[in-house]
Amino acid sequence: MPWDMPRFRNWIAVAKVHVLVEKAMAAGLAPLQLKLPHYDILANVYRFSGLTQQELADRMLVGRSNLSMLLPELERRGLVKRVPDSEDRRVRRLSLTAEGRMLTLRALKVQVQVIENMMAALSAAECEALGDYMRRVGHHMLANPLSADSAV
Amino acid sequence: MPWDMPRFRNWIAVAKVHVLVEKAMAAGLAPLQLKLPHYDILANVYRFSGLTQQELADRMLVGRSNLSMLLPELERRGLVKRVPDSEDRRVRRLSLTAEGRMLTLRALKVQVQVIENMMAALSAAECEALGDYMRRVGHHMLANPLSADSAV
DNA sequence: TTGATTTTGTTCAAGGCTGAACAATATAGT
DNA sequence: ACTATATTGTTCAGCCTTGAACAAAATCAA
Repeated sequence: MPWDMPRFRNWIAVAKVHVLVEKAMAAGLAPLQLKLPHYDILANVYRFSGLTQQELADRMLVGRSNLSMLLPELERRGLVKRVPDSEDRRVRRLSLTAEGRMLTLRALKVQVQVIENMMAALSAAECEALGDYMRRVGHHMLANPLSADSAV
Repeated sequence: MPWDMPRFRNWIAVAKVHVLVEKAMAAGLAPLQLKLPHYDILANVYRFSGLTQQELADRMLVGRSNLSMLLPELERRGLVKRVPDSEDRRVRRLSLTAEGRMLTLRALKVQVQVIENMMAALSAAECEALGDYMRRVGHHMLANPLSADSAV
């Protein structure tokens, strides 16, 4: 059976850690009145100020309709600004307000803490190897998507 | 900034791969008229036939209310059976129908394919190391949850 | 210049997920 | 035997995510 196969089990281990990290993040962000998707937006906009909604959706690997639902809430809370582009009237460019930046820094501390707690189980070399493997896997998957007719 | 820190970036790489795998899985399961959560249920019930809804929720790391929403749909499709326990009248035990088992085997092939495609970027030793790291990290996180007052 | 195509963001409906509240049932303690 | 507490599964409201459809705007091709 698949779950007897090493590769399968190794991936299940990865998936389980991912769930644990998301739960830890959710718990850590709750005092800041932030949900994970909101934080994801804030962190990306902090880091790439001025990006468009489509660019943000690409980075977060979500649909742009999702952002059309989430962004107005962050805007209403005074954390994000959406400004029409000077050249392309379809486009809105995103940036954080001063309050948004402050909140993002606090939330980043939460994320760093969760990640540090997690990685405490690994040596520096192991952690680095993990990152190497995952980056390589990510590139491989983007370069070699499974075709739709090859599954079943 | 956090994204300049190796550990942070290494985790981001893991998170990104997780998203890519979920998207590949979703695409691969679509022809079977299955969503990821449904497949997750089927695979777990296939493997641990007779488990309770609470046990399934624990394994899947989701709330039992979620399963109360999802299971009736799988039952309605004739894939899952929910049988009252012989001793504890609160409990329902889950098993797959013959059709449910067949569909699960087909879906497992999809998952194996996605995982094989993914792991093709790694040597066998690297893949094994990845699993070791993640299992260790998982145990560490379960043993050392962040306290609620330590984040902010 | 014009028409076709693509891109961007919004709206919509559907569905998955959470956590609280609840009822029924089991277990624990006195 | 009785009361208190815990457990199991369901319902509910709220919210995140998807994909389709749409309008406005930009780009492309002839």
